[in-house]
Amino acid sequence: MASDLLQGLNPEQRAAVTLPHQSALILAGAGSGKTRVLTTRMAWLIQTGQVSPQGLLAVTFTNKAAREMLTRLSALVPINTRGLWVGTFHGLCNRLLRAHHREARLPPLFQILDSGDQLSAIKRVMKAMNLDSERYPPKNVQHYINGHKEEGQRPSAIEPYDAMSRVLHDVYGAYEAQCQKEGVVDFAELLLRSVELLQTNELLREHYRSRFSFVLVDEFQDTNRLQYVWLKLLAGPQSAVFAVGDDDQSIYGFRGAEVGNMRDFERDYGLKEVIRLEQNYRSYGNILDAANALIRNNQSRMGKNLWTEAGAGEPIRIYEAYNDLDEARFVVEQVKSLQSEGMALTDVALLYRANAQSRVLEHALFGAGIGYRVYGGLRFFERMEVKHALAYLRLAANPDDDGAFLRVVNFPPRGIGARSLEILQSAAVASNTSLHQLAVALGGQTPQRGLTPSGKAGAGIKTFLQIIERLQTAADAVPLEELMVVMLEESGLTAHYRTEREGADRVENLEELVSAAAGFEHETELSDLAAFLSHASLEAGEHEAGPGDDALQLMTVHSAKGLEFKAVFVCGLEEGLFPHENSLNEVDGVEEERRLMYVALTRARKQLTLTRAENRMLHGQIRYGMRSRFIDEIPEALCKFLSAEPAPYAPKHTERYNAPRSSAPVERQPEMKRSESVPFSIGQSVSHSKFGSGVVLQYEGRGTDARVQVNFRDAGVKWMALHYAHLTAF
DNA sequence: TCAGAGGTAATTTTT
DNA sequence: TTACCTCTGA
Repeated sequence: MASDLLQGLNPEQRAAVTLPHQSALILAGAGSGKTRVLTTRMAWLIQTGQVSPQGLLAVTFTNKAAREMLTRLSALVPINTRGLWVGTFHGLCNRLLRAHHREARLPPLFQILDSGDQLSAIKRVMKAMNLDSERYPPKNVQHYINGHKEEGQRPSAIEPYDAMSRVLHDVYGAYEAQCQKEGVVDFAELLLRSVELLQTNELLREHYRSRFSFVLVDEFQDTNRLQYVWLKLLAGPQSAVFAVGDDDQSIYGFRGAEVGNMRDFERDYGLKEVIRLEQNYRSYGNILDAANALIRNNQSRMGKNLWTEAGAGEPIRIYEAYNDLDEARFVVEQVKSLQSEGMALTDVALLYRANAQSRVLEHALFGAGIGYRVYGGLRFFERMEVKHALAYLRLAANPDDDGAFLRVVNFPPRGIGARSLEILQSAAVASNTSLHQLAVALGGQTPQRGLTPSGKAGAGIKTFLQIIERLQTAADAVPLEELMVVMLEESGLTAHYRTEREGADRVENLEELVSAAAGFEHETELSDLAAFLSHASLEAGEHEAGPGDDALQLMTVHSAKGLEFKAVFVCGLEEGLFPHENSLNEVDGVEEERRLMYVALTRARKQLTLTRAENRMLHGQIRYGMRSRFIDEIPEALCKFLSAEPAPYAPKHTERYNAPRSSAPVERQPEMKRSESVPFSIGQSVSHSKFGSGVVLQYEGRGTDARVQVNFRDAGVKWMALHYAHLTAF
């Protein structure tokens, strides 16, 4: 019964799920049952016969979210989820381009470059153009290229305005040509190529538009310009777009996300109403009140207020540590006490702004024997040995992939030196062929160019070509799993790592690749190599797991988005760190940091603890930061300060800042230099008539030349001449 | 061809 | 401080 689906939904959720065939924006607050609404809506549409599964298109950002959607959907309605158009933007683009590779001017087995592959491809282009990578850092070039692709701009659409942009523009052009020649596409290209395909091919566009009568989008606030254009192309006038998002949780502006897409969507689709999901099923009241109060400080919002039927719960706990070591010590102590109360470590998370902060925390946890797991390391398909193995496979599928060719032509070593490769590369450029084509044409001889290349290199290349040939044959003849075994054997990768002193882990990962292939065949019922390679590029796998079982969760606030924990610690709440100092100079920077803080707070179900350190080791130097403004933005009535003695009468935060320290042992003393010419000490709180309050970081010079560096709460880090600046100590 | 030196930069990240 | 990259010398 379709009405069973609506059981237990609140009125807003129900309204969203049962909306008629019209476009709508659902503002879904943290913990408001967003995924439930999304999946129930799909099930509802199918069960009420408004759409067949084929007429649905649902897009997410991560594979994890897509998987979850499919699992939950198939639990609600008995349908075969295979073949459903539910996936990530990139995954769906890949599917589209595979189906129409000819129209998209791509080879049938085009390969997908991940960011690392893209960067090496860019380096290769720049080397061929003889560009100085000091003057033009490849990372910047990558940013330039991806930025323009996300704006939908090809090189032909860009007007260079100075020498620098001329160079960038030219590299972009050359990079595109190289990718096209090699039959590879990067992530942004998947989107852009799809958009162009749909723009130019009216027949195709109309086909999909009439097919997808219902389009659903998850995390709409994270879409970039190109993704929005893509959506508009696929969702025609006959389609209803159901966009779910939360502008207050937009934390990916730095990688191109446009919250503005939400307003544009309202306008472009002439939306009559916005449905707000504000009832929260995750946290206790105090936590929500804190989050609501914090986010009210942002100017640009669509507006939303979370509430709960649960009680107020515990107050927000705040600890002001003396330094980072003390902060870690405190956290460990608290985690232990939670543990003794019977809380499982998996239910506790330590969140921080920057990965570097994990080191001190890890050290303390290790010392205390508390198991933990850090998110954010290398993922399976990003490991070097796995990338090498994949390069062999890529060559079997598409031998013109020069990137893959160069990666493994001499790995394991076959005596092919840099010199031989340089000759080969320039000859390939001259004859406008791929390295593989050229090598085949030369029959294993290295081209003669001035110096005579050794016969060893020639023999090595011959061996290499034979390996590729055997893998090509195997790819057509044997199942995926067996192909892996053949590849590891033929390439000599396993043998190579076996001889290495520290190669045991790598051998293990290579063996894991065999099971990954087996699992892939089993789960997807796909046995073709191209599909597996796409999978490897589009889904790099889980983040590295630490010691398994019951482990404390350590991660950045960014990676915590979408997750929830019974107890959450947010560490490093200092000006300069959170909000990060770099954000102070960015447009919308502090507001995005505040949204990040909002995400952090709303991860907690029962207990929320905020910590800061008055000074911490950063870049090898002791840095002093003031208490984060975000702590001050939480109403004091909701807070309980654990560090200092609470003053008997309404204490000001500034007073508390200098309040007596906890008696915790202090392992590291800050330098407290004093000099007769500079009346300030490092770490001292000062105030400035224009910039407000801050902390002295360091000083130099004496007399009228004396300068001090101050970390201001609102203005960031500044150097100022003491002679002119009027600083007062307090 | 590889190991060690030296220089430099140092948010956040999915695909 | 540390991690990563490039360069150099054996």
